[in-house]
Amino acid sequence: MSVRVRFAPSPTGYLHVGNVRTALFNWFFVRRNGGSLVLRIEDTDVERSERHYEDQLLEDLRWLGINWDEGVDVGGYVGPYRQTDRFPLYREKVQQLLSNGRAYHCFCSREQLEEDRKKQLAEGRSIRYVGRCRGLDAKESEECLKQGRQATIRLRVRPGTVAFEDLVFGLIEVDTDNVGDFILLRSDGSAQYNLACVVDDSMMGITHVIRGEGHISNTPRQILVYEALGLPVPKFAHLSTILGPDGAKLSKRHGATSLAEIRQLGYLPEAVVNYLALLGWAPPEDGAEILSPEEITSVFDFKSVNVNPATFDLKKFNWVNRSHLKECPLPRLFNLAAPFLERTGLVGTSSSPEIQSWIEELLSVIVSYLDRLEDLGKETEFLWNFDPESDLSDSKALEILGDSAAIGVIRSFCQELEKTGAGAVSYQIYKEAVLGVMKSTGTKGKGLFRPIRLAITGKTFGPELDKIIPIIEKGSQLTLQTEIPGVLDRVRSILGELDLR
RNA sequence: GGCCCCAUCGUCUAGAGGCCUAGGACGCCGGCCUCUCACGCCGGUAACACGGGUUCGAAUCCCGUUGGGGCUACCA
Repeated sequence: MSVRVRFAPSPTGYLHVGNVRTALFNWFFVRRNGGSLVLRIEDTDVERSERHYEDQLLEDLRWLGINWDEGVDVGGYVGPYRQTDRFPLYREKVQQLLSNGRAYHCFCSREQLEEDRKKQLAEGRSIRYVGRCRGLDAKESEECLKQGRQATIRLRVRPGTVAFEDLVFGLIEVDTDNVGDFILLRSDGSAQYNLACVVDDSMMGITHVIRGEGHISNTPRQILVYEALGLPVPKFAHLSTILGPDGAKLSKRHGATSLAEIRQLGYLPEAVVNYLALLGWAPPEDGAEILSPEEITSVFDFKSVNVNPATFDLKKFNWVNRSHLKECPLPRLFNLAAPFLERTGLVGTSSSPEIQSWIEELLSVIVSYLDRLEDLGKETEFLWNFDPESDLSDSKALEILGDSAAIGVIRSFCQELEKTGAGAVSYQIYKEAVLGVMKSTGTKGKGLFRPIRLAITGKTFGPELDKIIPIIEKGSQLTLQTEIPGVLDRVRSILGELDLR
């Protein structure tokens, strides 16, 4: 029998790191073993479910590169794939349970149930339905129903134990004494999660249920429903919870935890896939940790999935992202970087081929400085934010200017450049100018290069000057959204500002 | 309260009774490179939660304690 798995999110919010990992592990497993991935929308919580969350969810999954074979948008032969469209199916199954005596109507009020719970808690016993309506015979139920009394339908839980072999957690066994007759159908006729889940998984032919650890305790309940319905029980694999740095379950207050936010910050999809895979799964035999989705898929196995809750570590996530950024081909990097460069005002929404190749050159120089694309702002600041007045007020800049020779170096550098005829500053001209400054001022090393860097970029940090100069010069000749001054103009403005002081 | 699950460096993990003087990765610290901040390279720091067993031998098996998490809902 071929493998069938499903990812079944609720459209009650944005796709979260925890859900993403669940989706990913389903995807790894099914692509490794062959078979189909079904995307089902669990929107039975009508109050909290919203359509735009569903749209965003699909969009996020596609961005990650997860592809599914059947689902709410692509269809399939075991649909519908949205639970609110499946209510008749659930009622049908409950009818079956009712008629074979495995389920019964319950007329207990919420108040009564609440009281039962309080009492059980006080007596230190398991909190579970007391079974008040369990003994009602068909006639009595009929009678109550006729009176128009609100009723839920509960599963008649059998005595004994329920056991299953979890692919990750191993053998789990529970005494049904601790379960109690739980609700299958609510009084408004809608299906409770455990019922809907079982009916869907079984009708959709799911062979492996891969989901979050939180569902471990639900699994015995669901197995009981499979049994009552006479359906085969699938295999289960539960994934540990992802925690925030404070040890609490990862949530919004830990920062960017939704995929939407992560995208905004400029993480690559393959980096998200890679890092999340490393949370709870280890590559075989101490292998490399930077892996492409394909590489992960080709070796993925639940045997190497860990049971411990994993803490999301931003530093390592950044390292993974940086590693993938460095491998990213320039044309693709250009496309990814474009929106982030737009934010700086340097370039507009569309770029000419000249501008594109200029940006690609820029990217090739600064890519290894980036943890994420958002850092492009700071790393390209020397281009779009050249402002002698404020640049020279920076404390590090003042420190450099504190050296008595610094201003002389800048002045001399300017003169050397002007000697060449005030044209474009090529790498060659720059080199010769530096040599000239060395000779005339007798400075070298720090005392030489730090003032020059300051004069050209206005900044005290940045990539190697050799690499930056051609970029600045080329950029000054392009029609950018924010025009940038060439090297000589920059040096002159810095000098002008210095003279004012 | 009851039930279930979990417990190795700060973090992710390797580890299925002797290969463990506990390995790798990120981080951190130090060095090298260097005009700077980074990148890169090299080196270092750092863990079996605790207490009992079992065994010739335990990170590994069993029990308990402690600490986390989950379920116990007419949420999913």
